[in-house]
Amino acid sequence: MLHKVKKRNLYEEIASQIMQSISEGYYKPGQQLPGERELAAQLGVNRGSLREALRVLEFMRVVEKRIGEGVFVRDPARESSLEAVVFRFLAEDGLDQESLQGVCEAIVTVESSMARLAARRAGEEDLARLKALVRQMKPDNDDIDTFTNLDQEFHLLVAQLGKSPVLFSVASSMWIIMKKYAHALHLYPERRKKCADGHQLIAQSICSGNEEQAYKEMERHLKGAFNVLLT
Amino acid sequence: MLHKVKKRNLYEEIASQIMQSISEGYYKPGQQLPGERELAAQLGVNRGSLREALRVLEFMRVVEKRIGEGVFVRDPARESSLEAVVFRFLAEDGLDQESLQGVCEAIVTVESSMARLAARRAGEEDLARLKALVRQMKPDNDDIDTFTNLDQEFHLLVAQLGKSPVLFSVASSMWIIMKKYAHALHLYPERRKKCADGHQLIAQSICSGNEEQAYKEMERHLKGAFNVLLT
DNA sequence: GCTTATTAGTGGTCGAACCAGTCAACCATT
DNA sequence: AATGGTTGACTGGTTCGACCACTAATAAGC
Repeated sequence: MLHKVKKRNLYEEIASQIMQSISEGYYKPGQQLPGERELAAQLGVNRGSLREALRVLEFMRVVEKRIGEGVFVRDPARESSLEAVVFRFLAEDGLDQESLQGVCEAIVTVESSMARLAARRAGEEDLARLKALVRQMKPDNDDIDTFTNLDQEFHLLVAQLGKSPVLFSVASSMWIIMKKYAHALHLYPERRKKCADGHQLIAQSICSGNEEQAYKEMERHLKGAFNVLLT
Repeated sequence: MLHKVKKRNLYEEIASQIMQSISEGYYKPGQQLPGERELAAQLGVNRGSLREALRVLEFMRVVEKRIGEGVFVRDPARESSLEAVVFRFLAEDGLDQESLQGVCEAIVTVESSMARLAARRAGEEDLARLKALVRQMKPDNDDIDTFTNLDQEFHLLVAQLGKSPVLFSVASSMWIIMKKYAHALHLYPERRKKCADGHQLIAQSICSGNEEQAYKEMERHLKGAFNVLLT
């Protein structure tokens, strides 16, 4: 199984370094960063590349630019955006246990809510797609990667059927991260079986329009799965 | 009450325009945008400024850059990030009714979940802060802006007490948007009274550690408030 | 002492050049 | 005809150097 070669952009490297410097405490909240010219020199890159990095960091609310004054560090705990977590994950090629736990918790919360919404809002066509996807899962025959992909597809579909674009975007971001860890969840056949059974129950709840049951089943399903990951 | 003059950066204007062109259907998902040089010329801006805009749009997953190929539009419904909604709001100085409804729904979902988590996890010190904040609200005396600020502070504090940084960042982004509309929620004294009462009940539930009650109270409180907004 | 210029530093913008990856057209070999 | 290599014209990526606009601290003038 070959993976696409990933090429790190310069701006990504820069943003990642600055972010890391902040989380290491080298730059503290409220503190001013060196000027763009000097910072670029320190990093050995051009100012334009640095500016792209700072622009994205500003967008993540990790940093605040004040024209005529400088660039200042914001409080990461209170201000930084959801995408900052995703970025940190993608840049550092993984997350620490604590952050991962936070992501899992978020998924449980959002995905369960989406299952409930899906039970309320999914139409006939939606339900047909859901059923088809559930039937497609073959816990005994599928290899791990195929199974993992179908698993993720299922959850994204449920999130989609909730028909709440804002919450869907949150779920979507979270699954981007989980993709990395999902493989480990399905190593053993009995886990795959359990997973497929869970999907079955969730799909049934959604199809029957039982909102609270859909919520509970999804919550149980995900908590069970993530327990494996967080030990 | 004076508001800060906001100066739009060039990159913001560019990103906003491109985003709008996409949502208007001028550029469709999968389609390739003009090259950076030409696009910059069309917009009458420097390539560097355009690149900052494109970088942020890429980060929002609104657009995909493929080196050596070009810039391509992604499917906004399926891919764009939560921050894209926030950006659209900030750039266009408001949201359409449908998007606003989505934001309200997301807040109800996340904030209710956070209230439940807060009931589970808040410590003594946290509860003291919560109580103090509730006591500070004077629905009869406060002017609208003061009351609105305290309202927002209360909800952000609840979100914080849930002690889930990932979900907090979501709530935080949503409240950035709601700040614009919150004023309208508190125009009438009876609404302010009702709002303050709601906070009282929520705080009590959290303090007593009653998770489900905290969830339900928060849900009821927010749904009631947003109903006013969505008619 | 207060106000007003000055000034140095900041981010914001610009323009031009070159590097590096991609693709399509073409050509030579097989 | 099919393959594989070469070329050239695109694409985004990066660099350099200059100037503008804004801000805050300082010096000059009253």
